[in-house]
Amino acid sequence: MTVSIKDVARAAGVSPATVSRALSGGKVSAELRAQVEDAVHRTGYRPNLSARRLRSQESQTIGLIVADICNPFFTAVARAVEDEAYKAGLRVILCNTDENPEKESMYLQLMEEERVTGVIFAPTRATAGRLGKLRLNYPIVLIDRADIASGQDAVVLDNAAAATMLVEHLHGQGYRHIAGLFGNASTTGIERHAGFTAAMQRLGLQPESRFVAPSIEAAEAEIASWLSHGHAPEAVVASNGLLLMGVVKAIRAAGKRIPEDLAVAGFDNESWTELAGPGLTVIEQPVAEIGRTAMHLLLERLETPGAPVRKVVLGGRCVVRGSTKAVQPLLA
Amino acid sequence: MTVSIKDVARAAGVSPATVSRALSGGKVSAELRAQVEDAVHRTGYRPNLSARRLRSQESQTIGLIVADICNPFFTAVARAVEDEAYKAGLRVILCNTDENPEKESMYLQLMEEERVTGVIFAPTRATAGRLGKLRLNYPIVLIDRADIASGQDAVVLDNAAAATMLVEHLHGQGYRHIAGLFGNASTTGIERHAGFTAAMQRLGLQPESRFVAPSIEAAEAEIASWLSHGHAPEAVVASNGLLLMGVVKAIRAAGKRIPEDLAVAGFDNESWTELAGPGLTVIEQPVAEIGRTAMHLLLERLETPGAPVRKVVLGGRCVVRGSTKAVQPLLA
DNA sequence: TTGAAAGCGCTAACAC
DNA sequence: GTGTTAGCGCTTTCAA
Repeated sequence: MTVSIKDVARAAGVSPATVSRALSGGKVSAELRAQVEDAVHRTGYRPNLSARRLRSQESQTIGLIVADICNPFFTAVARAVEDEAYKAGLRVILCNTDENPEKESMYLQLMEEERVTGVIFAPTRATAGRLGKLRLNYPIVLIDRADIASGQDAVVLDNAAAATMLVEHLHGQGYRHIAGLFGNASTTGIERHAGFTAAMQRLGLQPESRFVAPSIEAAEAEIASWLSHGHAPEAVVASNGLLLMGVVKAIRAAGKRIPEDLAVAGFDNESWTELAGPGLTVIEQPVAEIGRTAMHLLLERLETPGAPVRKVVLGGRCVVRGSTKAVQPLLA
Repeated sequence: MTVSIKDVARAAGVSPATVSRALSGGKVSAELRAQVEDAVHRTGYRPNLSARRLRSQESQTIGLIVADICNPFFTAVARAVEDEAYKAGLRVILCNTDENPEKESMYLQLMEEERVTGVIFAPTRATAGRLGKLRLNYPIVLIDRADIASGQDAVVLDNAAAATMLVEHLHGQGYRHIAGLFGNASTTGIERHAGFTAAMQRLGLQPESRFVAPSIEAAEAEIASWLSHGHAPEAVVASNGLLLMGVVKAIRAAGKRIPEDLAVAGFDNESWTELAGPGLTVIEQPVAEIGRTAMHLLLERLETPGAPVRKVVLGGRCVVRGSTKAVQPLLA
């Protein structure tokens, strides 16, 4: 039924090895190469990647495991990873964990069975911790989230510094009662919380923080509760794009205004943040750079397995928009 | 280095065949099964999927080829497809074409090399047309876009009816000068344009249409041009979520207001459409249903290769929001 | 039930 | 340069 390399060899009047060599750019005379190409065309031959991978013992494939590719942050990172992988002749298997540790385990195991050459991974806190014990048969580069001393290469944002930028900006605009909303599943939330808290204290302000599930709904419910109980702060900082959207939805649903009733700042410069309300003040992450760097770290790790573990920390940029406008003119 | 089924067999004191049977749920005595499981654990054995696929001649894998998974429409569809595939014990390889026919060809060929059992595909117009001639070694189910008589199973939205709903709603709100903005790469754009035009004519209105590349930027540039030349219509219909976002961005950038200066309606009920301006009136597609149906069509096609080609047409729902509010009170 | 042996389609070692 | 041969890791006859 299916046409194999033997069929092509027969059609071209050469040996299977010659076909293999011709197709993989090995040393073959121009004459035979032409015959092979012709035979490939005539027979409609398609190499069987499973056979090739089995025989050559290399999958030419990497795994990319993220929480949710639809999160624009991961989208952009994934895009950069794929571009770099493609240049290096590697295929990418994409996996979405939905921040679910069981799915993470499953995919980590699946990647072993696929015999991937390496994995780029944005783990939950639960998994990041036990990654060292897992003895996977491939190297991992962590992105976005990285436990202290996880023993893995990693590329992350300077989360504490970014949170500090947001707090200082809000403070500069005259806001004093500032609350923070953080995701409870990732180390990112922890780090941003730490930066937020430290910056608030440094400014002599009382930090107020909530950890919620990393979903629009969870953030929306939390803010709705603040608003309906009448104990909302003057400003809120959301630690990622999902939470930020939940915040905005809750404010709209309550019929309140940004920033008059509640100022808003957050992470991730997603395209809709420009369109919502008066525009949202956000931290823009160097997403493409994160993806590129992760891929490079992985390639270098593959070349030099014994090299010391490396962690690359990148800085964010604060994009100021209307959602943090000073409500009352400040006194000089 | 890597541990194979032979190593497990040796460790368990049985033959490789018994290990294989034990792992795939074949007939094995409880005693040996326990020994095998123990040996698997001790050796850290992971089955090699390439070898399994090669030997069994079935990949247990389907391909899902879409324009861009980050487009929320495809995101939701993909999610439903993956859920159904998972239930059926199938893996999903996801491919993004960016509406680029060359990438489509490449992925179509790659799917052959991966020996997938089937493919779910949202093709560009260019590729949809020549799909019949391609003689791929797997069945295809088309989603979202489907050429007349492409000879493939398909599940699509009733695009003409949906466009008609939008036109009639705008007309009912008092708008008369209505322009349409359509994607130029897919049959979807064509069908929505046809529905739009027919509905406008039926109402005795002059349809005005523009076809642009399916990107935020293209839509933004087009609308910006209308606005700056001062010949903007009263209302605009955008034929998908990307174009819709471009429209909103352009209106904001020009400092105009929705719907007072330009009313807006479009396709795809993405989460940001609720947040932008006064909320955007959109057609909501039954995204999960589309994905589920596509997967079912594919599974049935695999069971019954000779069955007649089927096309499932699903209806959309019009979600009315502030972007199409009647500006002046209508006379009775 | 279990084991021995063959072979999926391919590439790489070795001979010529 | 080219062909012959062996074997990657697995499943699946076929015997026992």
